[in-house]
Amino acid sequence: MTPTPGPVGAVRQGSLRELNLAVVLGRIATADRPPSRAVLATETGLTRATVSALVEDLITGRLVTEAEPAPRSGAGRPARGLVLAGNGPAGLGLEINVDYLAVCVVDLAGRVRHHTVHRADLRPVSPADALRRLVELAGQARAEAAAQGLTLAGAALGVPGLVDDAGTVRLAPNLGWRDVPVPALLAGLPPLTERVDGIPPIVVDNEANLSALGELHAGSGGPASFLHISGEVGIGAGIVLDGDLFRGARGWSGEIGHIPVHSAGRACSCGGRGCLEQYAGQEAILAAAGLDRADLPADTASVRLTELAETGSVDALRALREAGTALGIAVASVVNLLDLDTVVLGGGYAPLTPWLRPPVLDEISRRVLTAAWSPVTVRPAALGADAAAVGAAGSVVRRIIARPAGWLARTG
Amino acid sequence: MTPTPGPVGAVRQGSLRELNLAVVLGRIATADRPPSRAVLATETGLTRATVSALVEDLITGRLVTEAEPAPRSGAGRPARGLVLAGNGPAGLGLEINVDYLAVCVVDLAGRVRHHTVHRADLRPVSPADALRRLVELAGQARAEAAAQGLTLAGAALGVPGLVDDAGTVRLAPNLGWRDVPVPALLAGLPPLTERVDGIPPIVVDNEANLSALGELHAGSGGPASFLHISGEVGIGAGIVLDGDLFRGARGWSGEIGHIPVHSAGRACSCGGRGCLEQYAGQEAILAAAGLDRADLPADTASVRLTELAETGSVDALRALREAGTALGIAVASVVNLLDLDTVVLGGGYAPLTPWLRPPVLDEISRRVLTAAWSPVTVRPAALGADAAAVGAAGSVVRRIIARPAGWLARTG
DNA sequence: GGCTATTTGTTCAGCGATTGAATTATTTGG
DNA sequence: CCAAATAATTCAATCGCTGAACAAATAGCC
Repeated sequence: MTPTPGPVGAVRQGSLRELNLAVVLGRIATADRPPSRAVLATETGLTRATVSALVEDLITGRLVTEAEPAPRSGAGRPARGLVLAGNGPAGLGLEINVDYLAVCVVDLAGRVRHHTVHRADLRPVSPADALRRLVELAGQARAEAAAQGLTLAGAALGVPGLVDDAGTVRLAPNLGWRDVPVPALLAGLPPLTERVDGIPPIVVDNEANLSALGELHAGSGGPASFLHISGEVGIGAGIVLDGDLFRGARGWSGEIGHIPVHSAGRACSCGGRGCLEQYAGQEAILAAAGLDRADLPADTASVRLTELAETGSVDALRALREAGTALGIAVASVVNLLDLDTVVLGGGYAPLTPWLRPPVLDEISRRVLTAAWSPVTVRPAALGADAAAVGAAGSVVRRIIARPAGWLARTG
Repeated sequence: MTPTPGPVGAVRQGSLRELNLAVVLGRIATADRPPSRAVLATETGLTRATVSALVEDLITGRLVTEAEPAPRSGAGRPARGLVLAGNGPAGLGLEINVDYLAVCVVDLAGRVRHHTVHRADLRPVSPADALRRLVELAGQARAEAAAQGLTLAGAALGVPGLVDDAGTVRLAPNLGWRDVPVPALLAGLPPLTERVDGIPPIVVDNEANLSALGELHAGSGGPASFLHISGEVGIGAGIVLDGDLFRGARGWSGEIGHIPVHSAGRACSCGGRGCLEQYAGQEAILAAAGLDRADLPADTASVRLTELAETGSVDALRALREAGTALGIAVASVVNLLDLDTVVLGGGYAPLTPWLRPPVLDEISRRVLTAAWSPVTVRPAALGADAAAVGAAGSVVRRIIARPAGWLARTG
């Protein structure tokens, strides 16, 4: 992970253009229908003249294109709709997880233009070797992107663990990684993307954070606030506030798996007692449902559980209800604290939503003081298992849209 | 409470000036020693010429004055230090609580220039009457401020309850208020402050939020992230992220009192079980220490408790340890979720910090995964019981400093 | 004491980006 | 076919920042 761009300090004469380019591009990105220059002018308060000039820059920089079929009504010269370009910069998304590598390419508009998943047990593989394999896949993705007219402008990598500001994976328990300096390891390998001013070549971030960003990207586009919970072996959460990921003082926010739900309950590997993970983690649910994780491949666990629940297995239903209750207690804490109106169940939880939702809502309505006035929505994630990779690629795209000047300034 | 200013949309030609005025004034406000124009120029990246022009505007607008005794070293023309003016705009802070009304005036530099506390049991008093008394006190404060050369530019009111965007107190249980439209009630009374562009005449907000802001103001000034916990009859928290109060989707964040700490524990008035308030609220601590709240005036409760703890009362020490443990469990949840590095104990908790801190730190180090790498500081609040009123006044000052153009544009 | 180096703050012509009005382009409706 | 309406562009004017030159004020040195 990397420090966020941060609020603008002083506004120099030149920054003015940069800011307005970002404002106009941002409007085009979040609009639900292709806006015309005139609409952009009234929305932003800028003059039509200014908007025209800005849009021209964006078009020549391959960030925006004109969409001819613009819906009309009434008299007057027809507007030319503006949409994000499908042949400009794109983001490269990478993911290393316990049992697969994933690579994807997402264009400015958020469309997934390329996607590869390489299944393999990564636990016995050294970090250097895992990254080598990933770079190989990335090379193919880059060629594929070029064939589609896209330029990879930056990359982001999701890992299931804690990452510090320098991109070092401090701890990824399920992967067996500790203090892995990813940027240094990648430095010796072929570059993943073009060099673009203002876009770091590689950003390493927590998988749960990136999944939340992926969900944000998949949503309607406007600013949103929600809690995205990834239920895997561990339980991680990404907190999106007003359309931005909240990372905390050191980037280690969202460790919802170790929120205490039964303060004097089961001992947890973290040293605490009664952590959520002990009641709603994948292992706990499977054990309660009478399944042995060793019996089935890791990625089929939630599929199997869904089958059992659908056929009405008493054990499975009870296990899910208990897990949902524990989850609800933790979520109630979060909602009390942050006053969020949406909770997204992602990762392995997504297909289990029909069974998890009722007990979660139950606990929320019981424990959240303001629930009566402001209902909380609990819904499954829009993206599937590849949310982290898509979110990683999307984070690159977000960066370009937030500061298009860097891309426009590139030579060529 | 009111919607936060929000990020600038488009940057018009004129906004450029506004932004740079804010940048320069902000630097002056947060500097630890009076900066010179030259220092400001290098810090902000603006030219000395530009900074001079901006500073001139700020000085003629009575926001900044030159501090003659500027500390020097080396050769060269001596710099003239710039400090926030003590005779310009000021904020009016108001507080209505269960057993007192408070009014204070805070100037740009954060100094408290006037302070009145009016003790009275407010529970039997109607909201309209309470506000009438408050306006009377505010009138005196306004005269006092004028005598000191200050102009009241806006007011904020803290109440112990939930406030919606329109300033209506939806629920203040300990005050017995429900759906009280404060702005409408004040509309019939004499105005509290001058009318300044961009500053709402009255902002109503939760007491815990404002206390957190007060703490932020009392701190070193730089951006900070912390959790401020007000331990009163109820337990409220204010979350400060990067120097800004986090309010949540509807402004109802920080309801830490109803975080479940013992999921199947004591029933709470909110309908849940095992809420923090049941273990670390004022009533719970007093009861556990063998004190009856009815026996002593509300505001002396924590004083009495401190005495008992200092004399080594076994019951009191046990009560505080238990409360601290419960508090620690809740705080651990918050830190796991938000990765904050500082927890401030405010309100009634502040004097009890010596006894509460050990169990709180204990639970944090046990339950927070990242605690080993990133220690969490637990400290008492810098401000006392008047934190909310001071924070309220400070919130007005913050607003002026964040957007000085509004004040500068006023006629006169 | 006088000179130089050094740093601060101001003045002023120049420039870049936005502005606002006028102009051109393109369609609907009568 | 013409008038009304809306969209987009052109262009001189304007506003605020820039950069360099200049004036001001002090310390150190001979």
